[in-house]
Amino acid sequence: MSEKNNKQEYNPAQIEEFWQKSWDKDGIYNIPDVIKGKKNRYHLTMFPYTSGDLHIGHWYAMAPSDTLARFYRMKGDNVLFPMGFDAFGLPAENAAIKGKTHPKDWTDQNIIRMRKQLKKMGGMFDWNREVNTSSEEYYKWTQWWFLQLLKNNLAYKGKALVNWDPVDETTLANEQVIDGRSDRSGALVEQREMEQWFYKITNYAEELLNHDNLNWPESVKAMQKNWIGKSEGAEIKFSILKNDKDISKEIINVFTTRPDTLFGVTFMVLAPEHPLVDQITTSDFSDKITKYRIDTKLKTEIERQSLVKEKTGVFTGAYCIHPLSKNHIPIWISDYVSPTYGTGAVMGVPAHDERDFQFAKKFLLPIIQVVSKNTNIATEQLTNAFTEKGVLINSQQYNNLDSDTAKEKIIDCLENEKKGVRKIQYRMRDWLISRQRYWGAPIPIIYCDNDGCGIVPVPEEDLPITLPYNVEFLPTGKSPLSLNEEFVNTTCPNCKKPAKRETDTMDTFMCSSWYYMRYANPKNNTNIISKDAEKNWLPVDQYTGGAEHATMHLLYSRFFYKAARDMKILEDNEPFTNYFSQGQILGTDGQRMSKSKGNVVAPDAQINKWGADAFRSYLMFLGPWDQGGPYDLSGVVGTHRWLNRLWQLVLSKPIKNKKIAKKTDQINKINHSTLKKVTLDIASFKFNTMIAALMELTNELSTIKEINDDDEVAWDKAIEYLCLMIAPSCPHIAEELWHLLGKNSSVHLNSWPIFIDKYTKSITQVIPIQINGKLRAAIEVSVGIDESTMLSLAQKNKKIAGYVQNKNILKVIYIQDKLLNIVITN
RNA sequence: GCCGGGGUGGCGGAAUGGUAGACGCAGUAGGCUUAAACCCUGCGGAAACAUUAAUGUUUCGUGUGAGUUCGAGUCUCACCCUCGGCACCA
Repeated sequence: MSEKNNKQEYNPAQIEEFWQKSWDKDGIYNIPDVIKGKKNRYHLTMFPYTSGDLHIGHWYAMAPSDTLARFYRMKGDNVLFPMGFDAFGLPAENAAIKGKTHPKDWTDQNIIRMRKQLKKMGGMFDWNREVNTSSEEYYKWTQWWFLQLLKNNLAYKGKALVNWDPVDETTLANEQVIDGRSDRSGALVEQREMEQWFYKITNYAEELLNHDNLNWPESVKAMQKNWIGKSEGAEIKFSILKNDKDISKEIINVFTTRPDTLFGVTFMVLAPEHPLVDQITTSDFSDKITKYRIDTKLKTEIERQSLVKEKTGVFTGAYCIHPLSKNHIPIWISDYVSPTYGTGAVMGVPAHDERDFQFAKKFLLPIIQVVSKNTNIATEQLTNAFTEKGVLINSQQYNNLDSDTAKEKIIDCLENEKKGVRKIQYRMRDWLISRQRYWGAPIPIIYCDNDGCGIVPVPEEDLPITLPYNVEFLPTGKSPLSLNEEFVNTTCPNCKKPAKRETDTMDTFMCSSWYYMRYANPKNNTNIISKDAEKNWLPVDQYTGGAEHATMHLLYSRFFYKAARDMKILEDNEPFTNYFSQGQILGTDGQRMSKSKGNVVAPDAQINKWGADAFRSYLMFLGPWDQGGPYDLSGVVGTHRWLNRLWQLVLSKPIKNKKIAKKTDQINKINHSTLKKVTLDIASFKFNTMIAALMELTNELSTIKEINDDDEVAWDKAIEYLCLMIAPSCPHIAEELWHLLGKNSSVHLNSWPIFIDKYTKSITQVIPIQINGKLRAAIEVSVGIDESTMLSLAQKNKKIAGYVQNKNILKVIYIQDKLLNIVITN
């Protein structure tokens, strides 16, 4: 390309296609597992879902991460930067139903199209390591993971209230429910009691809260902490009173974070779904209770969670006994108590909890204040719940203690009397992985009716359980696989008698919880990952991707890694030691891009118009990467013009003129100070200022029309460095110009230049002079002059002299090479 | 309500407590063109005063209000707006 090209014109379409093919042919991005003398470094950007089209968000996520990976490669590391496809999932199935194709065909076609689009980006992806989560060789290992988790008691089948998406006809994990709606279909989620497969991610709740040694954004760490939702308190037992006198065997357990308010309990509230409700409700109240429970069931999660609505509830007719005061406490049910958090029951402390306060007001239940702001016993009626900590009152021997002390003493007492225990409660629940849909990895389980068999895991050597192609995959609420006799009917591995397969498939987040491991040895048939592959590449040194995965993919992956460690599959604790989350690229109107808003920017059209290099650099230039922001259709012309100017600059040398003054110092200065800034900026993800600095260098060099003969060395160096410096961000034009300069090897196989700090310094500089902190003048002086010289030079300045005249100088502040501030009387 | 970002020209944004607005877009004046442009060059925070004029001088200016400092976009406190996450979570 470089020889044939017309040297006048920058034609991105031509050179980009040429070099992409050439790189492919030479395999310059195929990364060996080991290069002697080089450190391995694993860079990864979240792989795309196979929707069929690379959208601008993918480019926004991948262009900077590619730039970063290329930079570290030039810095001398052996950098792995793989790519693959997250290919299982509901959208494939829904699209196939709509378009009358098969999910597999739909997905495979999309992969072909997306791979092509990804190559147009000019990324240094190592395509030899591509993974496709819907391929048999991949999902064999997804199923293998299930078996390992099962073997180690981290997977279990359990009956529970689960989230049901009535549109997609499948269950959802809690993480997939946003504001009571399915994150995919948007349908209002229903609660159904079903028997499903779960992973015990809660076993790792405490460890997942620990982000020490993880270089992650604070916001993402905070989101995970919020999601896990740790609360410390106690679980307290309230015995149920039977026939007014006898104490029944049944006990109500409640969780509270405020045991110090225990003496303020005036009622008990159970969730309507609480299993004890039937047993304790007295006959007088059973009609009302039954009706309330039916009403609750009919409510959507959103109605139920609404904060504005008035509290509702019904008395059960039953009472329980306060564990310390022995008072009789009425038991109510109300939908403000969630059946799935804590024990599904709360102790009502209206004086110190806003919700309980509202409930007590509504049903005229007593309100007893037991915590006060100060030691004076409050006599005033509370108008609101007092939710702060304070000093105990009305609490027998605990009076006058502060909340924290009282909390400890009360729990001690409860523990002694076996009426309660210290308890840590987490908001996070176990991960529900069963899906009643077709396009996913089948759960490798066989159900056998014979004695002693029951739930039988598929033996590892029988994996993969392949997904049959000929299946009626219309959603029916049951897995489509259950309609396929050939799939369902099998023999029990234990007793060899006829048995049936599990027909649910696995949540696709399972596929993405371990894909980063597979890139290290994608074709390994005997292990999930070999010891060597693990040593070579894991954990990921730099992960990048959107923060919308904070409580799903990123949390699940951490769980997988820790589980793998405990199952002796891997050795480390964390999959991603450094993680950076980019912001979201918005439509030109500053709104989230969506077809309905008509503000979607198609990347393909932008590349055709401007070329991948200009498009990549504009995406990096438009603002700080972690902030995202609107895409400006007229802004991208800026980076295109820049590359055009740069092209001209590199190919047209200034005129040599012996008579003019030497410019070597000037050229070295702009060259090396840019190199310094670019080096530091890329390493700290400041891609926008990196591009700005490169533009400045281009502009400054362009103003030099003539050089002295002696300047040629410095000039050539500057041009060479310029090509090297743009190589990570604009790989195609860099390569083309590099060859046009007469170099033979790829620019991407060259080393990143090292800046020489002394070149970045100048001999003179302009120092601002302030009077009383206000800028009054700026004078050029030599670097490093002392205070008295600076002051006398300043006083010679006409303007400064005018200010200082007839005034007392109170103070002089001189920061060498920065500024001079003269403080005078007014 | 709780947690975490962010408020700077017409717009995107830059700025280790030290010349606010780098770099770019749009705008505008000019050049090259038959004509244009995704070509080249110049000028762009606001106001007041002075000067025939280019210009000069001063004042104001980084969401609001206080404070620390010789000096604050930057630090401290209070508040407002906005984006994202969590939420009848006991």
